[in-house]
Amino acid sequence: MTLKAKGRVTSAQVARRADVSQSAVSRTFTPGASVAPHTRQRVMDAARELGYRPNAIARSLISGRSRMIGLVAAYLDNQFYPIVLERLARALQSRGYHTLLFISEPGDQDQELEKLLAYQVDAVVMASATLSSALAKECLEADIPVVLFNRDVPDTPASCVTSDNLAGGRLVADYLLNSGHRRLAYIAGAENSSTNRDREAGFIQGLEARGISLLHRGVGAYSHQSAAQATLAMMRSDTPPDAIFVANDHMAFAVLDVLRGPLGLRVPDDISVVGFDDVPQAAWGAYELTTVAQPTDQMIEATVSMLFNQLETGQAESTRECLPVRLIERSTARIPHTDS
Amino acid sequence: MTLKAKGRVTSAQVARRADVSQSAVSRTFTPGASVAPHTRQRVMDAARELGYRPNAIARSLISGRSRMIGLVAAYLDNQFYPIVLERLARALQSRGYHTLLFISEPGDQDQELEKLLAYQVDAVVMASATLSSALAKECLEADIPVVLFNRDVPDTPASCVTSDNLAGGRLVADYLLNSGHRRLAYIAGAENSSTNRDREAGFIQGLEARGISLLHRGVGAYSHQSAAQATLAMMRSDTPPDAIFVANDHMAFAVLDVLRGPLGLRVPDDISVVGFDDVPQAAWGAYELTTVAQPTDQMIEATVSMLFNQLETGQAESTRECLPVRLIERSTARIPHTDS
DNA sequence: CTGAAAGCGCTTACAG
DNA sequence: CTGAAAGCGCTTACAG
Repeated sequence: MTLKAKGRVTSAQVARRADVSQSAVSRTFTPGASVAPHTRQRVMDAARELGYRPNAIARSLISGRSRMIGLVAAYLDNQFYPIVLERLARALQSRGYHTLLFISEPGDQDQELEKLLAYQVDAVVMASATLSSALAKECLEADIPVVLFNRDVPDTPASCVTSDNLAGGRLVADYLLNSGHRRLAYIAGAENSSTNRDREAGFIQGLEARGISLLHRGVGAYSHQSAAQATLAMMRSDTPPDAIFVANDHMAFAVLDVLRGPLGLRVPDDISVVGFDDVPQAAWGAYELTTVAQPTDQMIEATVSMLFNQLETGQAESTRECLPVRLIERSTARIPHTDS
Repeated sequence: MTLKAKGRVTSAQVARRADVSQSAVSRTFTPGASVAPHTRQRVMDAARELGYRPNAIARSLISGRSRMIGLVAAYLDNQFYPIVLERLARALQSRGYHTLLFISEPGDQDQELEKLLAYQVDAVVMASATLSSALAKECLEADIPVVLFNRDVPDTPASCVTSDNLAGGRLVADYLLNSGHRRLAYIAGAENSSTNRDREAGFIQGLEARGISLLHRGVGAYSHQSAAQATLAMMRSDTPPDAIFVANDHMAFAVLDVLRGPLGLRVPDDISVVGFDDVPQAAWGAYELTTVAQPTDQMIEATVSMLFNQLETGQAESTRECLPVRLIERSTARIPHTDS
């Protein structure tokens, strides 16, 4: 039987009904606080009867901890991010935290982020976006940990969790070179992203180490459509490449579609394609994409433990973690002969 | 020049520095409140100097409105949802609201949802999940609007926004029948979901209206893997179907992969496949999936306007909206001759 | 173990 | 237009 109080029911109302003090009610709902079993029982009964739910907002105000983590995301059309979002939110939930989501727009990053911070989030995770170093500094001074997920900004005061994009790029260069490709192309992601910067740098380094230089460079800006156009453009040039390294899987799918469809090429017989991320779709039959796998779960784990470590120590000092990647051989790139 | 106060800076501190009352500071940050230009200027200056940011938590507590919307989601591996998530969150943001995200687990829906409600969200959107009608009732009594997105629970006290899944199912039946198919199969989504229920019912109705009955029924439970297995099973039966209606695109991709890969069939020459949702990937070259398009943007608009309408009137009465769907002809289903 | 009291950082009547 | 004051619903020392 539930007595319906109009509007929110408060701890004071529960206290009255249970004939105890408001403090006793509060303690009953505070794990670890000392309440006599008998008192606790009375409170629980009264709470159930009234449909009481502690007000987390009030708790946050007094305790100074909201148990909310601000999560800034974007690019949700790239399957990599929804999966990160889901797993990260789940990990946070299991520890009693909630995720305040913010979708970042290309421009006004900082300004909107300010609003998010107004909610007194205990920490911030930036996935696929960055914040000005001014804002980052502000957060750290307020002891709000900030971790950049899958971004590595050289001189940011924030923490970073990335995979080894540089090594990944090199891996691809070696792989493609080992299977005899010499006319190599790169389709870049967003020019200002650290992922693109590092993947490209690694690829170029790997090429140069073998005395090869890049034949083509297109810009896909992490967009499906732009990647398709860039592919078309380079394939129609006088010197089409015989292998393309694409900055992420999401664009690689577009590249494959263009190659096999309008261009009527066979992959990998006519041309090899390698992506980056290893999103679930990469393993699907229609693509079977050879790609560099990011250790998504490890990255999430690192993020979470970094976050809680800082939350617990109360010190928001920035650290950085760079996890290893590995190449997943599937069917879109020629397989090197093992001539050792 | 910013004077760094340790910890959070409050309106009282700003007031002191600007030599005005704390109320004046509050008014300066309250749109529409009356403050003399001169006062406002002094406050703004002091605020900037101290790095003041109004505490949204405190504001929520006193105003009784958190400007947070609880969003319950799941199935983020199905591209339909990340896109809904992104657009919905964006729409909310543009109106000054924030999204408190909750990833629902198969079991404990209600229990975890309680925690979300403790945050005093102003409204709740349930995408790909439902809540007990008890909890829904509780929300409505507390005047917290609840809208079920893409779910239609018959006797729920919550509002529903769906597309016309029933009509969609019928559309597919007619389309497939019109192109001469007679050996029809259905691959179901989650058995307890309203989307599956209605899509299937519509399909069966459409079939029966023409005197045809379903040949095969498999269950994919909205999972890529299960859909693949279900397809394999029915194709290996003594009476394989010549057309498959799949409850959503996400599973249809798996069906196509199995058909074309391991089974070596040509689509649509050997067999037709139709999906539901029209996620972006459906239009990609590797699939070119014939499917029923849900009016995603309209559904989001309906959700948002329903929400804000209820928020403004302060009345959380449940309404329901069912938007029209349309069949998108692409390349995975035989095209009917227009014999009129 | 328990209660009275202070206080978290705001908004909002209420006078002036 | 402005300030003093009450109060949102809690947590948390502080006594007892």
